[in-house]
Amino acid sequence: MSFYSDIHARVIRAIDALSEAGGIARGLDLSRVAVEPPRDPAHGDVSTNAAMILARPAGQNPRALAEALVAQLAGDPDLAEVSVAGPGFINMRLRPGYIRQQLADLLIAGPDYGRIPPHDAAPVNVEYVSANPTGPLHAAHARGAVVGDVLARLLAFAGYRVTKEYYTNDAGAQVDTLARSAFLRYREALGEDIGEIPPGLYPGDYLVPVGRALVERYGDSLRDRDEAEWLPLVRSFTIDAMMALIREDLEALGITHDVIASERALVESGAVDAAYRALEEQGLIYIGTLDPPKGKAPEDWEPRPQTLFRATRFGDDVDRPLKKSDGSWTYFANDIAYHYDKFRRGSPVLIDVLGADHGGYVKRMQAAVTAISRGEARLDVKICQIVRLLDGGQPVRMSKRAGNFITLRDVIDAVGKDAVRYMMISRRNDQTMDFDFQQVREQSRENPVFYVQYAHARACSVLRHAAAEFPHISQAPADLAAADLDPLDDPADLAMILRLASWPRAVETAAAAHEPHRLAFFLYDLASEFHTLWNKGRDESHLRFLVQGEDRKTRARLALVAGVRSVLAIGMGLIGVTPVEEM
RNA sequence: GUCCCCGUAGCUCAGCAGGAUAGAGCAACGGAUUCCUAAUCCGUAGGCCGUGGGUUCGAAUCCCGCCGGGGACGCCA
Repeated sequence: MSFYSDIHARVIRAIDALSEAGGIARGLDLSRVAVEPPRDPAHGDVSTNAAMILARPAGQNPRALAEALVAQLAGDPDLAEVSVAGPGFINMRLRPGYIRQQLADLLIAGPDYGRIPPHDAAPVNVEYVSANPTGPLHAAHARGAVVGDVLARLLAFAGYRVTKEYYTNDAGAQVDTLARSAFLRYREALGEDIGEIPPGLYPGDYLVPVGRALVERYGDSLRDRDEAEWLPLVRSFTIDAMMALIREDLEALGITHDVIASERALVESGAVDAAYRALEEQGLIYIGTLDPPKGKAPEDWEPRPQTLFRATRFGDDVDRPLKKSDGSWTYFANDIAYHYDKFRRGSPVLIDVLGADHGGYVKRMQAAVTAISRGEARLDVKICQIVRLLDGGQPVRMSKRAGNFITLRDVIDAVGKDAVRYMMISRRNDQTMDFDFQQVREQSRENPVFYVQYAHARACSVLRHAAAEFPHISQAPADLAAADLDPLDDPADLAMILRLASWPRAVETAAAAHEPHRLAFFLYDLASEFHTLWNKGRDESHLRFLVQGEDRKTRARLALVAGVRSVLAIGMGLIGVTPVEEM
């Protein structure tokens, strides 16, 4: 539990005491009372808006109410100073002993510091990557893959039940094209000269081994059969091969999913028909004709009556077709069934991590989820904006020649898994991002991956030196936690501990907001503060971590370094970046 | 034409459920290396938070209009 929650509880108690004493009305809504870090640390260690929130319902002046609350809080032995500021903020300064206790607590918690035990919040399903199984992942998939994965890890750490899911679009026309492309490679593997790959088929080299594998599996038995006969076989075989490829790429990024869902299986199970009926029962299906889209005017547009879902009733701009002109389901219809399936498997909170090109898809899918779950499920869509690939500030040339794209594997090979993961999570998802190969390889503060890893390595370095020079000082967390921490009395020390102690709050708020990028910023700030503290020891010897002949002091300062190392490692673990011990 | 996202320091970005004098990094300028990794750190300078209204005790944050950039727009997935 975060010390903010602890102080929050004390503030609530103070409010209760005040209402007991008749100072304010009972039963006021306290849900918006917050205990937070003040904007400016000079104001104090923690701050609450309680008086400002309660002033209006209590019919009192915020500052007067604040004064009354201060009187209640003043007796708290852990609070060194409580004061009213500005429009009615209550600022509190914590006693050093209370702050040091936070360090002891976090050392004892070890790798679980900030972890929230499983609670009864609604289970969450995070769907991410879900690339079409028509080839290896390319660079553009990296962002969504990392955002989804870190979000899932974060939610699990924050006590939510999480399912990590990948939706395989193995039912559409694309996979038929894939099968035909693979069949061509199969004939090639049988010795035929296939010449140029015809336009419309996938030309990528990655299908060559699939062709050979098809020969191993089927010999030449497929060659002279009708397409209707070989297509299902080749399609299924090739999809499996592509998914194996994709899984390898993801594993290279440290990503695994709990569920790989299949669109084809879903359709064949009749789930789409069931979803359709569920909407129909609610009177949300009708036959109608849509207006042509303005501005873009497709040449082949002709008005046609269609089977439509009343998405407009749930906030969408137009009603959406569920059936194609040939009577088969649209992709949207299948996707409704898929989201319904996720909901029925037990996740009322659905998160889709999608690329920027899916922005126009959000409203209709949210409408569908709300409709089909009768308001019980909620869909949050994280749209990941474009990543521009640069090298030394210059755009990386992507050849127009089909099949020649930068793969995810290329990127990992160039800069490493850690850099890819950190960079992809270091921006808000809805902000476009530059990914510069040169910057990410740099070993300087400009490269946040390096900067954070360096802080961890530095902390490890101190602990290594300490083990050699102070062999009699145990570095076991329990021993460091039990040490006399009073020598940590410099404002910089206490500020460092408060930074560490705000980690649980960072986890909690980032998880609640579904914003994993905050972890990257937290780690960067933490690393920065540690580098600063380190360098302070150069000017002021009493701030050095290892002090010969002063075991008591050294032990306390080692506890601080161990705390920094621990929190850095936990955070890097969630992001999926290796906490390197030496650089 | 409609919808979505973005617009904060010269550049790249934070700003957590509206709150107290708006924060980092880079670039610029000036400093710190007998000592735990100077791959780091310290200091200076730099902003009518795109713009015009509105909501209220209070707006970078919420609402509306406009401007600029990006993305999407039956029967593709």
